[in-house]
Amino acid sequence: MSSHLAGLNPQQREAVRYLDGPLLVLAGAGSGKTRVITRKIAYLVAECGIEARHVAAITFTNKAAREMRDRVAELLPGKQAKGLTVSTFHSLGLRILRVEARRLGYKPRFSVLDAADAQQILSDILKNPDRASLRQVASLISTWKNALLAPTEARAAAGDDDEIQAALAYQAYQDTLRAYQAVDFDDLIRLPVVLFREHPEALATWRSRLRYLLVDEYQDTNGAQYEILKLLTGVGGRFTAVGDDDQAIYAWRGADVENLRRLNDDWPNLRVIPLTQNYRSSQRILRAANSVIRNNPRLQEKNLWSELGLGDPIEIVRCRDDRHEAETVALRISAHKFEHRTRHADYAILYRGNHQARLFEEALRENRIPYQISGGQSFFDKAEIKDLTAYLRLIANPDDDPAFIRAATTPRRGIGAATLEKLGDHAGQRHIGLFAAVYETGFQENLPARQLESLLTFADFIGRLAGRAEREPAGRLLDELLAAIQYEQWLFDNEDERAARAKWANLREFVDWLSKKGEEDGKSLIELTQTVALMNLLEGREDEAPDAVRLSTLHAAKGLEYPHVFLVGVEEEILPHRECQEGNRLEEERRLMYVGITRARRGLTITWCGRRKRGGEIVDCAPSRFLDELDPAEIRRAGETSDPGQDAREDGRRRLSALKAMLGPGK
DNA sequence: TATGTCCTTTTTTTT
DNA sequence: AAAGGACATA
Repeated sequence: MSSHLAGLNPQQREAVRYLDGPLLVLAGAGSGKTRVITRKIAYLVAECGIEARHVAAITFTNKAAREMRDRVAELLPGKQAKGLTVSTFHSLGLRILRVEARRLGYKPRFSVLDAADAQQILSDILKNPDRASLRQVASLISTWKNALLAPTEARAAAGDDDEIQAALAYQAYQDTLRAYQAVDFDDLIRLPVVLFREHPEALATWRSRLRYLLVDEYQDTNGAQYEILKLLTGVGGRFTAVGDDDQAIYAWRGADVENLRRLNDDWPNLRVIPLTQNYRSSQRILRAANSVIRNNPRLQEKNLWSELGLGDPIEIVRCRDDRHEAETVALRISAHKFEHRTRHADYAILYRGNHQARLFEEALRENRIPYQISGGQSFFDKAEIKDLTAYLRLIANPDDDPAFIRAATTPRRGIGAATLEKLGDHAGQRHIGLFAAVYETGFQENLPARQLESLLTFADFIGRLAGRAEREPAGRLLDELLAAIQYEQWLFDNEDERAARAKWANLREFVDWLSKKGEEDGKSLIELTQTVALMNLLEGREDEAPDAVRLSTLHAAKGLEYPHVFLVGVEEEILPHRECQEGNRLEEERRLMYVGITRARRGLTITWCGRRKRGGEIVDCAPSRFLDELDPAEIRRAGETSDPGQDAREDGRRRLSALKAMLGPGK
């Protein structure tokens, strides 16, 4: 038998081998769906004579893409995997757009705006909107984009007055992006669809390039992503989609589980293979997960089963408050690690919202437990990195007004709000970018000499860099750039020493990485800048702390697994979230709980607090309703006894073992 | 007019 | 507990 089929169960093997038509693999949590995808890639390339460059695997996050690439590399040694595409829909979209930009009236050096830039633009359009309506309009626009509605179509479809206003804002927003030669995240999906619909020859090119598609986490695709899949694979349906409707947790971002059903409508010959054996979790964990998800209305009851042992009891721990919760988890990890000789990396702390991470960070630091946060603020969202990339974006694309504003005012160099407003007015009248407007005589005549000088100094500086950016080594230019703007000094002048140091170190790391890349690949600063726009999405740097407790949001933990999971803050208002108390949204929260539980292999500890600090105020908390849904036979409760002494004694024992762990025989 | 400071508000999840 | 906005200062 082929080595690429070895060790797979019959369903998995069937899923790998099936190539006669479109295939949907309905894979329960932990049933080895990623394994099916990686093996199938290897099988296609090594056994079916399909070149790797004709195969594309789509993952949900860039991190997942990186992991999948690594796994495939192990299965396909040497150059066999060369040219294989493993990326998110967004990265694939970006790659397509860079090549095809001109057909859509964009220049190839268009900028990619992050969410903050996009929101700023929208905020300018709406003229001082309150937070709520800004959010609402932004989310409406996103919904429309994901449903592939153009601004005019959105306006036609708009019902009430709010929606009409939002549709008008959508139009203005899209015009602005066009003027900036910029696209937002949603455009990375939407524009390729527009391209393929309007330019059949472009579609033909990409169809012949990407001949087989594998889509992971299919339940979380949105309408536009589905359309890309449809366009690229055509009536032949050369694809394998893998998904689990119980793990759909991105409806708020336009994902639609309905896409699972739609597959059958669009390809009547769709083959469906369910994977029901779980290879990850103990039976207790599986039963607990099932007992929760059972409360959602589902098409059909899934019968996930496992041959792994019964496993440790699941613990529910009541904590006094959020501080106590963090401390409890830290101590338990210490004690458990000491007792069972595990590694730090065997533990994960999962929570609903990013802000919950802070207290756990503190507690882990205090207890000298190494940790690593995944998700949360990415490297490229850090202010210092965004500052530098603003310069790079501007150098590559002078129409990028948001980049102009950020670069021109960071560090401060005598260009203030009033100057920028005048510049903006003029640029608006003449329909040109801020950078170009600086050099218009009509503008210069009406500006005091001092402000004009500041602007000219800045624009000339950028212009000079841009002129050299295509030829000179990136490293030297970057060093020069940072020295010229005196960024390091500015950091230390404006931040306290600790923060400044950290930021400067981040920036150095970024610059060194860019310089090295420029040298190795012989890329110019301009070319690198295009990669940086991509890197904004490809968030990962390679170095992951090898042995550290993982901290992650539930969303970011999807697809991952850990021997021991701490599911924290499982309270009403948090999980389910305050805004998601009923209907579809509550069901999605339940799936989130389900995802959390099924991340665990052997150990699962769930914590909740009697009260916690919420934005400065202390509020009382109630345990999540999902805790009541857990099968009581599988759980053990702690901290809820009537004898308060028992907790203290238990706590004492834990502290003692934690202490031993620290003093214990080295690390 | 540019900038720094103080004081307000705010919390979902991510590409 | 951080970020953005109003206000005071240079």
